Amino acid sequence: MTGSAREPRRPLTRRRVLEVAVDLADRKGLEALSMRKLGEALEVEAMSLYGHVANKDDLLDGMIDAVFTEIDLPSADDGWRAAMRQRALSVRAVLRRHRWAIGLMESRTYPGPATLAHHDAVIGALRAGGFSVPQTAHAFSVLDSYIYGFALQEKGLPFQTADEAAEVAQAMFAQIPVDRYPHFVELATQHALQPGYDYGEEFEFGLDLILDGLERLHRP
Amino acid sequence: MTGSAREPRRPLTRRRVLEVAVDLADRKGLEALSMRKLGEALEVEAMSLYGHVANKDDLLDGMIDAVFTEIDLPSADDGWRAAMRQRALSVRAVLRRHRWAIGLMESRTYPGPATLAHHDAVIGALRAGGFSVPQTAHAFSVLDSYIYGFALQEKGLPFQTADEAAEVAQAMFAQIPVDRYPHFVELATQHALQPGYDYGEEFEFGLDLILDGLERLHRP
DNA sequence: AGGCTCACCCTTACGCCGTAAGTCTCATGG
DNA sequence: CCATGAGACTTACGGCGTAAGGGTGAGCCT
Repeated sequence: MTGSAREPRRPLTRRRVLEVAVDLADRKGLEALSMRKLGEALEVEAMSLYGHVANKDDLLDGMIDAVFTEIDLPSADDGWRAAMRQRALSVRAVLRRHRWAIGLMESRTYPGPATLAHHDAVIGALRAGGFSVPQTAHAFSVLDSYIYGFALQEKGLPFQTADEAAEVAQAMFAQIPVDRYPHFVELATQHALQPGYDYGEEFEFGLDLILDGLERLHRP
Repeated sequence: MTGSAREPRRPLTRRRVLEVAVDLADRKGLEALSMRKLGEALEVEAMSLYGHVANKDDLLDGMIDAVFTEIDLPSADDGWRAAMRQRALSVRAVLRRHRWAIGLMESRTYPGPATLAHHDAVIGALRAGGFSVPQTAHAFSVLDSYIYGFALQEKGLPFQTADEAAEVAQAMFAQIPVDRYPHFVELATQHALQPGYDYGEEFEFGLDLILDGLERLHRP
């Protein structure tokens, strides 16, 4: 009964556990990621996972660091501005692929190696671009706040496509006293709900506004 | 045994449930807020709460809206820039009081009345300041992304005071290969860990940078 | 006064969760 | 050939959100 011709079952490793966990979160959402479900996905009992992660928090920390691995490291070769722009777009692309990640960064506080390497490369590109240490701190703070904040906003939207947006808006307008929020309604109907509008495109506007500001700070 | 001279026990209302829930989350953290614990704090069984909130998600939605109630609504009387600056500071102050809230905005998608009123006032102040509808959308997006992103960053810090920061830094440097992250270490030791440094002060730098950018967009 | 209704609150129970503690299995090396 | 040890499995505990149903007392109608 035991040693029959089962498929040999690849051995569990921390790496494989993290990979499957990320995939599961991508497909089913973070709230569907329990130790038992993850075990099931790996064809293993939940408790076996504890040989490779200390506990669920450790699992989540590992997942975040795995996500950071996917972000392109900025290089200062084409100047700080190009480097910052490219890495901002890369962060955003990655956070779009892994929508659950932004919600986790809130609570996971101790950075893993990929996270540290990322931060180091960003700071390095700014320093190489001629930013002083305090200026670098400023720049790093605005940029990261903006990038993560935008991802947070985008995640909060109850829709992804324009069609969904229209549906949701209709449902909302049906429920709320429309004339109490005239400006909100104006913005929604005259702009956000127009065909072709995509909130995602706001990202680059804000990004360039901030980069312009940093440019002025840097070379006034 | 039943009808003895108990203190009369104020009746449960949705309002009171939300108040106590917010207070509990403030004091013990969001993960300590369960229906049972909340019931205990209200001297009531958990199931009794369901007369006043539909389920836990509804409770969380209500808590978020309660938080928005505390934010000062911007008025356009002193110009859009002053209005945006003051409301940004107010949002930040409120999110500092209720650190759990920022982590919730990620997933709560349907805005309550206070949230809508807030958004409406912000949009109204920008429109009154002369921003076109698309410009208003841009401005709203950058500002909110930045404000919430900054709060997220701040929440992610594993320390609050400078002393704690030094402790945490020491613990971290002891664990990681310091020479692999030279720029990160430089920024930390030469700047962030200096006495008197407070990450919170970075907020206004970024805020003013963005407001400057919006001013240029608006009156080029 | 007696009985009805209805609003609240309570009790019980179910299936899920993270994980502590202990057990089984089997490839390996002496 | 057996001892060892790693790695997976089993069992169990307390806590979670909440479905279903039971009590109880205030207010109203006859």
